[in-house]
Amino acid sequence: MPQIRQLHHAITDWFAQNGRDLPWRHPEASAWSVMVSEFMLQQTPVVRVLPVWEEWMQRWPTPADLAAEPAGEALRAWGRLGYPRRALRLHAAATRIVEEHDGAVPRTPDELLALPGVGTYTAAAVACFAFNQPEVVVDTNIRRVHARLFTGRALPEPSYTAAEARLAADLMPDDDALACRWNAAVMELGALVCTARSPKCDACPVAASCAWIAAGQPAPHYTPKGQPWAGTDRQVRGAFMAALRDAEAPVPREALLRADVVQSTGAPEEQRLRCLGSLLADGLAHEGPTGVSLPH
DNA sequence: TACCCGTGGGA
DNA sequence: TTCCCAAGGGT
Repeated sequence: MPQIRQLHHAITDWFAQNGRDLPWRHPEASAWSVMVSEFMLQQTPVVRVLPVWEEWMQRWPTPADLAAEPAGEALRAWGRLGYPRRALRLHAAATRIVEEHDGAVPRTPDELLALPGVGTYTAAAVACFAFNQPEVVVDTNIRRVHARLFTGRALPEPSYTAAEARLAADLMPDDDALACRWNAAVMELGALVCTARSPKCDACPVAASCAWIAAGQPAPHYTPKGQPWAGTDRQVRGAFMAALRDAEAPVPREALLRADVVQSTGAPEEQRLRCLGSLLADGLAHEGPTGVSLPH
């Protein structure tokens, strides 16, 4: 294995040449805009996030701007990014930032962690990418790069281990100025080159020291499937949310249960009732005297 | 810990 | 077509 410093240089140099020009990476990007991007990027590809992020930044350039509107507006503007509870939590986080931090995104990981929708990854990412603090950032891309480069496996295990956290911490550059660039660079390498499927090892700056390549690129071992998609509550809930986003006024319950997008799932009445109930319980929908709508 | 939570695109 | 996967978080 080469010296760690050689890896730092090889990967950050590659990043300087090949990193994408994403708007939330610009020097003038606000901490809030970075935080919004991190919420949107949770389990969602960059290309789908870009147009929605641009719209949000235009409409809600500060936490106070978002907090001043009903949560339903955040849900509607979330569009089809998926996992709409992220929009609900982002709105709640904005409200908390206004109430408890004078409208400014907090800069310590502990304060960030206390916000709804912010977990270990997002807290470290905002501290690092918005405030240039040398936090250890570990996402799915970084885990995969580490697995291949050092462990020789095609993919990391489903659960994040203490050994992985220790490795990520050990790999952090001592130089604080380099630390955040290192995090971003490894993440970008995983996103563009060291991808889950069809990795572009020919374009990899550290292929020569990759344990996975040295081992002959053994295939990943897939764990048995989770639940199928068709017929799941997630599909039915998504259909309800699509109907509510498109509605300009509260939809009578009976009409919503028979909405075209909902019917198209083929879900039986019992499941439709259960899913609508869960959306109401989650605060993703609101039921008033004239029907169901996005929350106020 | 294991499971749940949306959506769309690529192989 | 089917299946995997994408800058995770909450319970």
